[in-house]
Amino acid sequence: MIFRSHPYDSITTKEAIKVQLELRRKTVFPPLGKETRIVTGVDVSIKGGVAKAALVSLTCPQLLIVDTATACRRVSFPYVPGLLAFREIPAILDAVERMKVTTDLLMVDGQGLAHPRRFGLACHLGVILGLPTIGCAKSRLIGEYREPGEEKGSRTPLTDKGETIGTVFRSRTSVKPLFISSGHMIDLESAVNQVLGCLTRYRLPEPTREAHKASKLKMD
DNA sequence: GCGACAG
DNA sequence: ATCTTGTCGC
Repeated sequence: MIFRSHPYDSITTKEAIKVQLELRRKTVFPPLGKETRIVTGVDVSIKGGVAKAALVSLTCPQLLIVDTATACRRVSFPYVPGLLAFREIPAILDAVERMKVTTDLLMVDGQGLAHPRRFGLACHLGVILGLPTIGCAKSRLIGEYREPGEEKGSRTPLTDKGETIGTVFRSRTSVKPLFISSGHMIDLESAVNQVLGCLTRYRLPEPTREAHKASKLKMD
C-alpha cells in the first residue's frame, strides 16, 4: 500500500495551533437551513501506526446506509489533546475522495466548538470541506456541566469561561451522556436535534455508530 | 508545580 | 485509540 504525503504530516504542535487560530475565523453557526437528506458519520480507528477513516452516509429520517467510504494511511502526528485533527484529518480526507454520494451534514466522533481554542476536529473538517458538521463526542475535553437527568433526552449546558460551548446529552436512559457541539454551519440547537433524529436503540447515533464499525482495523 | 486531557 | 473475557445490571 502506498501513502501519499499530506501537509499535516510534517507539522509541529506550535504550527498546528497557529493553523487552528487561523482557520477558526472561518467558522459560522447559523440555524441549519435546508433539510437534511443525507447524514454522514465520521470516525477513525488507529492501530499499529495506521489510521483507518470511515465515512458512512445514511438517509434521513429512514437511516438507511447508502454509501460507505474508507481509507487507510500511516499516522504521522501523535495524539495531543486539542490537536486530534492533525492526527485524523489526513485519513478522513482520503476517505472523502472516495464518497459516491453528496452529503448534507457530517456527524463527527469528536468535539466541535467544545475545544480549548473553539476549533475541534468537527470545526476543522467543516471549514476544510465547506460542509455543516456536528461534534458528537463520547467524553469531555473541556468545559463544566451538571450531570443531566437519567432519562433519554435529558440535557444540560456545557460551559467554559461563561459561554455555552455545547450540550451534554443523554442519548439513552442510564448510559453515559454524549457531548454535542457545533462544528461549522450549524447552531447548537439544530445540532442536538440532528443527533436526536439519528438515535435508535443505542448510545451512539447511527451515523457515528456505523462509522465506528466500518473504521475498525480487523485481522483476518 | 499539579492535575486534566476528544481519540 | 488500543490492550482484553467474562459478567453484572437495566
